[in-house]
Amino acid sequence: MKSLVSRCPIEEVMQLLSGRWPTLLIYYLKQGTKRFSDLRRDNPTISHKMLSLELRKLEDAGIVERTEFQGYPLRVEYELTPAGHRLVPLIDALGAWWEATSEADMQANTANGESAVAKVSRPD
Amino acid sequence: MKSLVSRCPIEEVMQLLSGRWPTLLIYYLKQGTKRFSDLRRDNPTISHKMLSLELRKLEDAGIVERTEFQGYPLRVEYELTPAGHRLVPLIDALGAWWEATSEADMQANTANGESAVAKVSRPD
DNA sequence: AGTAAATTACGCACCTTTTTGTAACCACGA
DNA sequence: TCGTGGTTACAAAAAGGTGCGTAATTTACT
Repeated sequence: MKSLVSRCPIEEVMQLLSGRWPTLLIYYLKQGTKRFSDLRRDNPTISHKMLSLELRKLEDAGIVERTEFQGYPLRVEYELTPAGHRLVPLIDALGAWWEATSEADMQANTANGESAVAKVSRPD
Repeated sequence: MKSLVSRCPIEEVMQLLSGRWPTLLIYYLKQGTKRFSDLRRDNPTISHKMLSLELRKLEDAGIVERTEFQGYPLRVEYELTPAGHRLVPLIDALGAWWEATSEADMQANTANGESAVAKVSRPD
């Protein structure tokens, strides 16, 4: 996010979305405003360090907005920006593509013994 | 790629597409059939290890088809499967979203001194 | 003729770099 | 002392790079 001045936009989005967490967080945030601890509850396997790192990355990219409420047990809320909301359907489309592809594979593999996909497949 | 039996499809696509190479390789392969050495020339910074690893991953996912031609020097060709071709516009859409988002950010930042995006931005 | 080198698409072993996890700490006030 | 959101230092794990070996045939020297 620093020395790479400007490359192909696809490379840049993928750098943002790569990894387990970004899309997951977007998924939960599209449900509405969430606090740090909400997001940890939503996804118990993320460490708090990762969560704050990933949230900051999304914030820097302008797809998540962070709002800090002064007060005793400090409260911070996260929500998708308009740009973030515009990203959601694109991610969903990828998920749908994957589902369709997997199903097609299944069908092809159950339909006939030698699938059309594996022509010169390596020996293994 | 092994113990995770079945999760959210979005997590699975992202696992496939995460990293620098998968989308780049898809980008070059959408131009047509390519050989291993072609792809290395297209992208000189990938090591042969990474290239073969990534190609195998895409092959296993059913979005790239590998064809081996016997003979010496052994020749191998790679091309997108129909599923792979169906994925291309989705990736392009992500790139377009990123471009649009970046431009909007620029405009917002040049238009008025205090951008609408940075409300409670941390001190840095 | 005979040997050597180059070619292609890798696999493997070793090593470095990057990413991620763990744990401890900070501030504040109920 | 607990809970909040976060940072830092250190350790572990994962990702990635380098270089060598392999195949069978052609070409390149000697």
